[in-house]
Amino acid sequence: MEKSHIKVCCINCQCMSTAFKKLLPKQLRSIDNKRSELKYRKGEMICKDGSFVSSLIFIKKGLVKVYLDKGREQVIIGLKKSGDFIGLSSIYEDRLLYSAEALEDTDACITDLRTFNTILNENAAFSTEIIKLINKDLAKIYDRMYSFSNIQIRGRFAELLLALMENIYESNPFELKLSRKVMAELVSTSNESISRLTKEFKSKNIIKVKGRVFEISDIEELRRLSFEE
Amino acid sequence: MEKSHIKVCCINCQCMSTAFKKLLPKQLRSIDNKRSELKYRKGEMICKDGSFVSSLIFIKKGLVKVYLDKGREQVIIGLKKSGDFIGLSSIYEDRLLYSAEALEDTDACITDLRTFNTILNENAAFSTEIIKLINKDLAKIYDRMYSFSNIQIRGRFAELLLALMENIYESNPFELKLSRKVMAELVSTSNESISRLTKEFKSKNIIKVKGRVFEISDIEELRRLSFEE
DNA sequence: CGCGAGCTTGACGTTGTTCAACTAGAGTGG
DNA sequence: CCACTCTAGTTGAACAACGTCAAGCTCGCG
Repeated sequence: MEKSHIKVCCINCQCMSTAFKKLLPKQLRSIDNKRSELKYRKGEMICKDGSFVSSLIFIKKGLVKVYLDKGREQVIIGLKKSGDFIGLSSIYEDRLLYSAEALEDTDACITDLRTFNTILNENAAFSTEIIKLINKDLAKIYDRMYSFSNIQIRGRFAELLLALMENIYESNPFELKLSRKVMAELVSTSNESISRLTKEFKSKNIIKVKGRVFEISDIEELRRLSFEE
Repeated sequence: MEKSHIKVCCINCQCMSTAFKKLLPKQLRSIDNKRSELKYRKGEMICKDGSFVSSLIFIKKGLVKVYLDKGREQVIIGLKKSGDFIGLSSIYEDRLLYSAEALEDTDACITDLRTFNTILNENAAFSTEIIKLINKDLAKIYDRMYSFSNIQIRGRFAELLLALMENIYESNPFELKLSRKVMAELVSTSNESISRLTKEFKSKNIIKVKGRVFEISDIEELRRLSFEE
């Protein structure tokens, strides 16, 4: 699994996190000094649940699945994409809470956690942004919790399709790069159920599917379904 | 719903959060100045999902259920007790993410959020502790997520009994002050299932139940069950 | 004594999983 | 270019786990 190292200085980084924009040039430089850039291939593991943490991962490009991995079936916590951090929940812990795996080819920045924490301690505006990001993760997981507990699979699948369109691919006919298995994990069900629901939604003219290209024809119906039950 | 106001100065508070111990006397005083102490009766609502946030709640004594409340059935996020904060996930948001209700008579400190945030900005050590607390919430909800997705109800019920013994009541024969309904919500099931499982566990000599007093006789078996499936 | 809320129990239905068989398509090697 | 294999996806049937409904019970309280 070769990982190429092509560094661009943080100062000129196109995809800088809003949090990093709060840093002084000096601070940004010290982050830059203790940083490496890695490329992950689709399917490659980025970090492993329970392993020791010494760095924080920032995604420049790509799509990553973040999941709990405790021996049994994986439970997906969420997807992360360009602009997101992986590992914020463990910045003061010694162990990582989850695993991450690239669902598409992914470019990431690995920053030294010690340096990161030092700067967190020096720069309150930065710290505020980091807290906001962590809280965003909390809000997302609460939403997920809610829909796992209260919404049946038909609704969760509808929700997933909307999220793929609106948040992940950000276009309407979109090319699905996830396997049925990953879709199933995302809504905590079996691949078979995903198949059946896809078929059902096609037959009801809610979606059109050609190969890996999905088109959502009836957004309103999907939205209705995603709230129901 | 009368709430009595009996203030003790923060400096002398017995149940001060570890985070507050990082404050300078001056900072603690300004928290103290903008603070009120309230008592909630069992069953009383403490705050409401979606309402505007202007304060942060700290629990001095009691037991509180924190839950998502979006019209449909409630989804419990977790229980909070002495030493816990409610509302940390919304310190930079305008709306609260969840509701809270007292499960037992509860004493709480309500601190002004503006003051809290000002101090958060001034005191990095404090900010670190707050991030740790938020991350603890994240870790808990991930655990919950995992068990909701991977563990069946028998296992989740076993887990609940262990948690009640170890974390909530911290004693072995313990007097259960939660209704079946709340227990059911805690593991996302129906009251009927709780009844049936209680009966089953009694008949298998895993627990003894006398009225509201539960005694766990076979901890190992419970632990085994809580991992299984 | 009687009322009512919370709890229990049984019968039944629904949802969604599991298993197994089958299909389609992509990649490989002759 | 064609067989061959392998994986991902689809489909159907059987089944298990739970929820729902309805009826009955219990116990505290007026």
